[in-house]
Amino acid sequence: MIPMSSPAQQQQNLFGRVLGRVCTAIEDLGAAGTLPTGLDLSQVVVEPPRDAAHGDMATNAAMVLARQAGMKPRALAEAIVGALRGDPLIAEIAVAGPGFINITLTREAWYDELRAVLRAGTDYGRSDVGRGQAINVEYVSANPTGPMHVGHCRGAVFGDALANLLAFCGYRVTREYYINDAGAQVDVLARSAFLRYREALGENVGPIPEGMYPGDYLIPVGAALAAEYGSALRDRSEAEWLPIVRDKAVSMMMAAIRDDLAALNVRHDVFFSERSLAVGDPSPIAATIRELEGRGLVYRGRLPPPKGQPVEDWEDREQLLFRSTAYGDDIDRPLIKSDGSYTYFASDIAYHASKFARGFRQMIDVWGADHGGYIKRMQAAVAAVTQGAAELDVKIVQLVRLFRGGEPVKMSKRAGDFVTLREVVDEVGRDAVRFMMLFRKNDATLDFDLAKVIEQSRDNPVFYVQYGHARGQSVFRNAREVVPELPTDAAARSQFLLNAALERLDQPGEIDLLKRIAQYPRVIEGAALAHEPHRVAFYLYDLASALHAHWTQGNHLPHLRFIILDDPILTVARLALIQGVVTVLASGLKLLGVDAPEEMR
RNA sequence: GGCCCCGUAGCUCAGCCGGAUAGAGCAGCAGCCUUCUAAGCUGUUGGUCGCAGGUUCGAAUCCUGCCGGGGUCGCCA
Repeated sequence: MIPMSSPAQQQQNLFGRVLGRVCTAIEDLGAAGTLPTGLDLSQVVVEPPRDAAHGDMATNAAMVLARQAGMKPRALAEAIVGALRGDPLIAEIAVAGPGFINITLTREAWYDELRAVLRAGTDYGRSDVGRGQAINVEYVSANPTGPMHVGHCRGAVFGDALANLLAFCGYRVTREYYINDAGAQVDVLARSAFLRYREALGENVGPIPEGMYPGDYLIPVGAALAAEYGSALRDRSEAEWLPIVRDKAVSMMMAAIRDDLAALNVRHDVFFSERSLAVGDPSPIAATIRELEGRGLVYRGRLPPPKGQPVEDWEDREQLLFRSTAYGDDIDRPLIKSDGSYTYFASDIAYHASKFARGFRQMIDVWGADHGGYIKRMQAAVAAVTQGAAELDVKIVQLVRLFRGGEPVKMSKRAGDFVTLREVVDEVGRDAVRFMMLFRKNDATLDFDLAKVIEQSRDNPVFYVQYGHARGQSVFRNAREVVPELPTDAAARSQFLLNAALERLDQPGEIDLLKRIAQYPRVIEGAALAHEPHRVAFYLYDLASALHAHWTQGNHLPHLRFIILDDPILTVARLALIQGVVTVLASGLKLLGVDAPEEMR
């Protein structure tokens, strides 16, 4: 029902435009009787060939349509080529191999694309594939039992960049944080904070007992409670003080977490409380379970004992189960613990039901690798609770291993002694953390070296990409000697450069840069659809490499430099190219949440 | 034992929901560069895409089974 790509989008994207031409040609051949009409074109793609010698673009149209059309691939390819020959975008077109159609575009097509960049500015690459669909991205969701540690930051950065990317591609994105403020852990937090409270009242409580949170970060919570309640809480029963202390501790921890996230430039639109799902009559959890029960998806039954490591206090008992096996899970899953309270899973079903009720048909959860075993049941739950109307994609971010100069940074298991997110950001900076977290596929483990990411070398991709942007900016500063009227403001400058004599761009390095720039919209759209922001980071690294390579050519070949003292026309054309590179670098870095500096002295 | 992820050049990793002779960086080798911002550039060596089957015009990519590494396995979140 939803078309593969809209006409508007095809106009934005050079590859989409060529795909449009190919499809039109095939339809024309159908109308002329050469081919059957009504062919399914959904498998036809136009993409850059692996080998640049094959041209700028290649399409598989003849191969995927051969069977439908009842023709041999090469014969079909010849027919399509005949229909496309003479297209003003196309300089050369030929059949190759088993039936590929290789296309070389005219120079003018690439110049036009550069003009599109200059016109669009940092909107270049924006897409409407999302069509305004609401999508919920849930990320971080760290327990509010202490400050964020370094393990949290990969998910935080990944989720944030993915949300940026989706928004850039026309989705209506909600960034969400699920606060685990229910369950035993926050009760332990409350008891730990209560000790600090008594301490604040002058009591000697001795060492923090085993099983409590010993971290110093709870001292201010105790002090705040003492300031607010005096000694009033001390002599009350735990049942009375615990909710008060718990709420205070959670809210103070969440404030700290928000601060930590702000240091990383990560923000959320919605902070959703798990506890809120258990209040009311019926509570959202109870209502959700009842609804599933009515559909035969919740029942009382027994589970086989877990395999592998024997569970010591295992007892065979009848319990309330969700029939997740009906949706592809391996085993049905319990909803109520032995103490009568809901399992985390029960809350999570209600939580995702809430997302659906709030209008989200697409949901993305970003989880740490240790939650991988939870994916099937959650997807089963979403399928059940939305009757298959919503889709949940769970993105797993793998472990980050911290190094400093090649040596592992030791992290003691002893509670309270961990590397916090804030420490890392303070040491190497937000940009380095963010870029490196994205310079690897999310499901691969990542080695993060605190020494390397502040190095100023090609080994450090953060520096390399940012320096590419700064280098471009430096050309504009220096170019005023030759082009005094060059505007300083980026938008005005782009406008000015639209009149450049782009046909003067004819050096191989320049053409290469033009073509790389034109890839950007494709990369963005692919990354958004695949939920893979790392593709943007890799693309930016490649683009920056191409710029640096071309730049260095100018060292010994002065005619390749961007600024040519006695040729302002050529200089302006090259400035337009630089503007294209800089614009795309800035746009991509912004999506990743990394600064694009004007200079890096 | 069940399930999930990973396995691609000596090292670190890409490979775009099946495409052409599998790529990049580092390291190695051979040169170049003293500049529009110095922290670089060019060329080159190097791979049985873990193994074995299957699906088809075509597989690193999809399916099955093994091998190796990591994670996880009612009541924790």
